[in-house]
Amino acid sequence: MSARKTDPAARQGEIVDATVRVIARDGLSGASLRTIAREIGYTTGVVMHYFRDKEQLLVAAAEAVFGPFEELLAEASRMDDAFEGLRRMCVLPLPTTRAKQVIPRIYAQVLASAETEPAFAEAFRQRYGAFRDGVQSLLAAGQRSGAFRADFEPAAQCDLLCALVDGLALHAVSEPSRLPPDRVVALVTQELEKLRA
Amino acid sequence: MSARKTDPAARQGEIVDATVRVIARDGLSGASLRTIAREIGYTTGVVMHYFRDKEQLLVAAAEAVFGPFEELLAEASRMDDAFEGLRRMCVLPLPTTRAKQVIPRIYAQVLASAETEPAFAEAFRQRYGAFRDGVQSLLAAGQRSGAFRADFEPAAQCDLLCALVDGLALHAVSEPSRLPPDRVVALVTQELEKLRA
Amino acid sequence: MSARKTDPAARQGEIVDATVRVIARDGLSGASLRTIAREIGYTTGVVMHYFRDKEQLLVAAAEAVFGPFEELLAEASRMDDAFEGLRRMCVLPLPTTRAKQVIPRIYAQVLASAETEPAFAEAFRQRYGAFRDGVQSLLAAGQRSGAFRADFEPAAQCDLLCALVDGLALHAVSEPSRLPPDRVVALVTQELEKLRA
Amino acid sequence: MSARKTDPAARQGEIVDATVRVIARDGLSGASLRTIAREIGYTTGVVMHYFRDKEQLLVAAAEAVFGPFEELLAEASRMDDAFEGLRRMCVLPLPTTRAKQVIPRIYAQVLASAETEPAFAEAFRQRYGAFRDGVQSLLAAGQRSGAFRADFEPAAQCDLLCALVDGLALHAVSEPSRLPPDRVVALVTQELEKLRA
DNA sequence: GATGAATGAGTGTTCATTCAT
DNA sequence: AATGAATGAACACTCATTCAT
Repeated sequence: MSARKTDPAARQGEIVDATVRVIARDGLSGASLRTIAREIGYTTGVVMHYFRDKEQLLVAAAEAVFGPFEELLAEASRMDDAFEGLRRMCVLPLPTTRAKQVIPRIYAQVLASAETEPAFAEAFRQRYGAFRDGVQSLLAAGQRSGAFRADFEPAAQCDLLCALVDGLALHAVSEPSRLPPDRVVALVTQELEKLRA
Repeated sequence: MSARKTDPAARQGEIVDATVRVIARDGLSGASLRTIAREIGYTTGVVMHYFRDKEQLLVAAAEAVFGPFEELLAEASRMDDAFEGLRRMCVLPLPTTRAKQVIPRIYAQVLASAETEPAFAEAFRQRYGAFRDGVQSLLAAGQRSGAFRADFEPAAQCDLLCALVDGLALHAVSEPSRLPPDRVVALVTQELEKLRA
Repeated sequence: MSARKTDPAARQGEIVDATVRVIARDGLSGASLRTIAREIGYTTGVVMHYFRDKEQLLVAAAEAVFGPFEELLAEASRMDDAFEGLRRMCVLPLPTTRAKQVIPRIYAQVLASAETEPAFAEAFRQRYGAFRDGVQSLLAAGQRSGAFRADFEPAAQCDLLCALVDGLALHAVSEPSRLPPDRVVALVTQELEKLRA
Repeated sequence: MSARKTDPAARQGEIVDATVRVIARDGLSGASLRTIAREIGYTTGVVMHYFRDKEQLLVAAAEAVFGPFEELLAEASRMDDAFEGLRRMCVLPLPTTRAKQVIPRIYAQVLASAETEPAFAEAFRQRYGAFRDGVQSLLAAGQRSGAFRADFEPAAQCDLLCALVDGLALHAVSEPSRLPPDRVVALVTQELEKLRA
């Protein structure tokens, strides 16, 4: 029906992408195998052919969401400007462009599904934990290099920062008119400035 | 057990309470009419008799969640200590005690499903909007009375505060071991202290 | 669609009967909830309304099959003629009439499904065990009353008898032309005669 | 592991063996093409390549089950001791050793599904018919040679014997604790002794 | 000849909802 | 007013089978 790609990894990626897209659009509860399959023009059998379980598929989707963060984290730790590196990561999950709306949306679903989809939530938590460690290291390194003020504790500040960014992302998704992209970025940047030395 | 309270409003409230309890316990996706009905010993027919739709029931539940916030807001505007009033409201959604876990849990569900359940989301947005206006007024009043510093804009600070608290509440629900009640309250209080004059 | 009976027990019985009929006709693997529901003109939801599980339904069906045996067993122990009582029970499972074909057919399914439908098989085994105990008592009582020869052990003879009758029933189902009702009854009766004093 | 044996007949036999093994282990309903294919490390496509249908595969499996019986029958007709030859054949389907459990188990499945799988049933009936003719000839020859008593009709006795052995085999599979190998063999032998001259 | 991707009908089960009583 | 029987669509998942490669 659609183009016959024979590379199984590509097809697998295609399904994961569709899953992420559907979760972002219809919520986790709306992400049935049928909906996901229809999204790429196949039947549910195809999805089950590439993923043993729905659980496995959701785990793959959770991991896929973190790809950009991990790239950016690696990039940031190589940068000289600790502040700019941190800023980019904080802006990433914000719904600044239509395409990026996926991240905060799926993120909200994951947070809320901790009880109901344990494997999904756990995969997400692990990746998020690793990412948060990276942010914390970034803060500590910035303090040592003199880029950030010394009067905050990296661990606490990291938690505050993550909570703030996630909260803003959620609100911006549910009330885009009150929190347009520019405003959200401005708010976050303003908070980050307070950390500057 | 069934034919006791014949007051329809009371019965309605009973159902809403059960709904809130079930959502907090099993998540929104686990809150089927059957589960809710069983929670109070009735059948699904009873629930449908008092609420046209499941949608209507969810809207009622969403509104019920805001009850404590609105009480606290009214109380806070009567208080002399603007800081303490604000602090109490910020702490409310946090999972501070075992009994209070209902509020942040259902809150997380509501936040996450705002996009996917339109009527639910609208009810939520309206109530939240009113609540946020109250917080903003509180901040402005605190600035005028000299309780808060004058170098922040109430509207922006209100958005930051709400986002921070919501983000922390979500994280605390999904990772209780990393964010135990004491720590969450300490983090929020520490941020609030920065606003003090 | 069909007549609206409001007695829930009657409806439950109706479903069990249909289940037994379908298993006899299509085998256990052909007895899907849909097929069973269609047999009585309802949807699968109805079946699930009266039986929590398919397992529960199968257990009920297994028990229903033993109804006639238990009646006959009670009757036989009240009879004077031990031989005739035993004969009737041995003939019951044989496919002598079109209507009675149900018993050996469902029986074969149960025997073969021991591994695959444990609850079904277990329910059947228990009932069969009780029934076999009755047959054994009948043999022992017949020996004491002088109706049967004294040179056989009741337990062993009971097992042989049950195996023989079940084996004949199975063969008669799969090869009706080789083993017409008359012949099967004659074979069994001839074996029983050997037990006579 | 895959491209070893290219001899099509060998591959076919390998698949049939796997099928018999799976049916014995998981029952006929558990014998999906996927399970069978996985048993020998292939995919379902391979199985379908060597057998037009699943039906064809089952027919081949049913026929394979009769292999040992036919060997034993040929051997028995060459033996001097008619009694011993008969006894060996009657014991074969009984679950006497752990390794031999395959035969009675698959045998039970075949018997039970005779009605529900037409082609399977037909293959089974034909082979069983030929086998039963052999047993009957054995009985008649034994009578002529004076090994067996002369006061039974070979045809009727053959049917009784087959039914008894099949019934015991089924019961032994479904209730191994009540009918351990020793006991089953003893029961059958005891019945056979009655035929001795 | 041999493979595994893809299909579509099927499984048991849950769901919100309707409706006669 | 209140019930629970009934519906039909949806769910995740399995199945035998087809077909392009």
